[in-house]
Amino acid sequence: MQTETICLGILRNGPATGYVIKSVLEGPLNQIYNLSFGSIYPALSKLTKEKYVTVKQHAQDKKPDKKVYTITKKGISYFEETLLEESGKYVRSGNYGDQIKSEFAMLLLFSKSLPKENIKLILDERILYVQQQLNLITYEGPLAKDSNLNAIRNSAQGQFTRGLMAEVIKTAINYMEKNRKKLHD
Amino acid sequence: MQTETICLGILRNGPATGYVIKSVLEGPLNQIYNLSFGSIYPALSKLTKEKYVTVKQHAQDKKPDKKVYTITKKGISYFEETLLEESGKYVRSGNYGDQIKSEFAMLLLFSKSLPKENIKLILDERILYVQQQLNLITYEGPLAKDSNLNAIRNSAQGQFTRGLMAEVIKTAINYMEKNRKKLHD
DNA sequence: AAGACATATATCAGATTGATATAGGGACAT
DNA sequence: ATGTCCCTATATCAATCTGATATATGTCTT
Repeated sequence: MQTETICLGILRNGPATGYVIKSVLEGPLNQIYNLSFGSIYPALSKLTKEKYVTVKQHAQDKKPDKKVYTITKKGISYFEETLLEESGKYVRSGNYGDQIKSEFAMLLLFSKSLPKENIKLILDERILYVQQQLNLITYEGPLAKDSNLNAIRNSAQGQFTRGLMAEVIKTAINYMEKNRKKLHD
Repeated sequence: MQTETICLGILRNGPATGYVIKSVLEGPLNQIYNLSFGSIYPALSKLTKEKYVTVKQHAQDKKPDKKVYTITKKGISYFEETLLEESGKYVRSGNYGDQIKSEFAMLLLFSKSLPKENIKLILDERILYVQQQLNLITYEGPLAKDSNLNAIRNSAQGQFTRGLMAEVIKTAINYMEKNRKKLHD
């Protein structure tokens, strides 16, 4: 999925800055997709040139300038067309998460070359880390500032997607706890 | 994880060509990591220069030349050191699969902008596709040629990792079947 | 006999990351 | 008080990676 499409999809839920778009991709909807500023900012510039979004510069008293982007009607049409056209190809990529680079799974696969005490430590850390991620995804408390993230999180689509991720993560934790002995006993 | 490390890890299980390394990353151990030829071939050249691997060119009668790479003792030491040094950072990246780019999850998240019939079709296709991936991972039949892939697949580490992926995929299928109505009814 | 597919290596434009730079504010410790 | 660290906020860039394409030949199917 193009960076431009992701940005438009997030802006569909309300105006946002590049910084906020990045934070949406790291908050409770985390574990799905990530983008660096190095691709978000150029994408927003391109979208502005093509009139799919408009910008308003907010010169803030004591903070750096904010550039708040808003999706245009043209942008909404373009977004909906693109999503429909490309939907087929997003289905066949990855099992539950595309473009897979699971360094952790590779580490497990290569763990024969690691001392057993280290394997134990690694699994302990991993289970803790994954549990934290689960908490992030299932967090239902207030989110403050960006209505954008709230809208995405509380929509039926957001609930479904978060539920899917949460179930998958729980399964992973249970599996690791039950079967870890096979790797280090 | 560096491409060089991945290559060394696969070569630890026996000599292989670049083509075979690519196929290992696409076979029954699929869904964990992937690399393009554009990064595998340069990595193998670099490893050769640094004497972590040796090459033997097999001029084949009627096929293009094969370059069979074998890991050296220096390569094994380097691999084990790297794995140990970097293991900590591989733990904290992604929930079950790092560097996440789940185009499918993004599509679900944005599916409010899609006609309901399309959402139904997408979920049908997705469930079918994911089921195929599950079959690939759980496949226990013969693999022919490359002992390399066999060795990885049948090791305790391979069994653990494949089991983890399989459980996670089954959970995803069940979840989608049970909850899909929330997206299109 | 044409077309699809598998083996096998290689290159490259375009896209992405991760680090770094810049800049001010607030929180907390020493 | 002064240092350190984190948050908001935009931006750039070298190094890396992908996806497409090129080249070459064999086999299997229709």
